[in-house]
Amino acid sequence: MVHVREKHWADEIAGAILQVPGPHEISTGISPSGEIHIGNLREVITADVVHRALRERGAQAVLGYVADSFDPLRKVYPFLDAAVYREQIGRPLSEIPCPCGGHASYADHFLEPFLRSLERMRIQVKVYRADRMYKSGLLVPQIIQALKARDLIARILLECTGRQVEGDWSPFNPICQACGRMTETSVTGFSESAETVDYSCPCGGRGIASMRGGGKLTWRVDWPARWARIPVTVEPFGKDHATRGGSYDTGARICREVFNAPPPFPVTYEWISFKGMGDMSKSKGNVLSVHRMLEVLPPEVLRYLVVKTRPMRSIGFDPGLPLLSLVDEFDDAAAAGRDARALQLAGADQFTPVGVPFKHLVNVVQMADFDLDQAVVILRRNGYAVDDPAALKERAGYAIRWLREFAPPEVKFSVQRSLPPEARGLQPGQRRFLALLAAALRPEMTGEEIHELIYAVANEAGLEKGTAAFEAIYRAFLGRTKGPRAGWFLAFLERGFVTARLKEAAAS
RNA sequence: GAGCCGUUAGCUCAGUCGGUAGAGCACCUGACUUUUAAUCAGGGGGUCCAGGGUUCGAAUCCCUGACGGCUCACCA
Repeated sequence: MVHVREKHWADEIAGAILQVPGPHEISTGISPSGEIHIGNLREVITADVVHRALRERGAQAVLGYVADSFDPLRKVYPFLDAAVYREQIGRPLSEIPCPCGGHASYADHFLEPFLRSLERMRIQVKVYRADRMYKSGLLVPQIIQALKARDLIARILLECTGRQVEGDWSPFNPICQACGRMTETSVTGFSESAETVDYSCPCGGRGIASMRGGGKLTWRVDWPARWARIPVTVEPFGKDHATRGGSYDTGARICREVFNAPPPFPVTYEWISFKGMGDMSKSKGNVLSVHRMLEVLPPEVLRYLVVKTRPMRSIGFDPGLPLLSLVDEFDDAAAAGRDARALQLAGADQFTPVGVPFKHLVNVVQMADFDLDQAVVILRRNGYAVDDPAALKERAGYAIRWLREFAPPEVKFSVQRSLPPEARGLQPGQRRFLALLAAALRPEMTGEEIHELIYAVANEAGLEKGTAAFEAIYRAFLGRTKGPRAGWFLAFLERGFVTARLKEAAAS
């Protein structure tokens, strides 16, 4: 049964957005305070998919990505050198040193690999760097409006969140010129015409900060200021912002009442949780970076993971064995024409099918001892056409990296170069079986034929069950008792080597 | 305390405008003495969380409740 009119969530959202005339700007924003991870990716993919759906309907729409590079460093994260970064707390990410020394700033260190990942995922974004937005003076009008409306903003925060801000609170946080921090300063006055803010700092510093890069709006005001300035009409955000009294709630009121602009259409999404490790969190350090994920998963499959699930449902992600199923599910769905819209939005048309199940490829690369040319030879010898060797090698690369990074031990094996110790001391029946098998093997036999041969020979050797025969084979080649399907496994290996090893094990 | 999401086959989830309930995986059977997550064909499997309401008719709309997950300090 084929659903002719499949209604994907992206189309529903696009339909709702188009109630308001365009042009539209979909905005996403992530703070580059740490490794940008697969959870953050949900935001960008969600935005991208909505963007595509809007464009398909002929709407004028832009996809923007705001890197919050002007955010202050909140604390010394577990992955940072405390000696270096303790004194950087409170300073903007764009102004503090790169952890590896190879980038222009701390912010760039985390931003650059992420932007490269976006390219690989074919997500094209207009990048805004918050520090440049401020330094260029883009937000000066909003800063002035916010400073003037200080009391109104305080009342909105009180009404929405029940929290009374302190007496010296200001929506603008100037950077102290003496210590470089923006987290401790107090605003003592401002000049609209000079576009400056007067401040004092507990470090003893006092001075005048420019509204062009001399400080930043506090988060709850910064966000709506961007909405009004850019202007933003659609914004996806995590569920933490979606609670009543959360930053979307207050932001929407501030946007309307202070900046006189309509707030964007909200798209809330749930977390991606990392199976067995709980939620990913930058500050806890248990993250799976997008970059690392793209080493073990083709970009389309990563997109598919997000696209097939409605935004407000949580995604449990397991990079172990279930990852293989995810890849093959994607393949299957593509082959069977299932889930057509999700596949399309995932970019399946760009995906080169290789005709070999990923689970199987994981075995093949191990049989080939990680030699990709050999893997192609093996596959061809066993009835796989491999029309596109380059695509196959690329896919095999994912399998190899997955084996290295995430594979559970039971799926790993390696063909031993010399007779493993585990192959000694086999029962007489097993040795007889191996010898008979060596004699009966013919070069032209296929995996299936060898498989059947194993049963026939096991019988002949007096082994009652197949298990003992299989065990003998695995001990002789892998040094363990289990392994990939034996007939096909032996067929994959070089035939002369197989018979030699069988004889050797039979004789020992 | 406030709010959000969920509850449909063993598991993960679809289910359009309200019209007798679907897919994938798993399971069972066979092809075939078929280990190991092989392939193909076929098959079984449901109190749609509960109660009430609207309706000729409810998984679907409305109300109440239960259970589970989560969020509410600038963490997506």
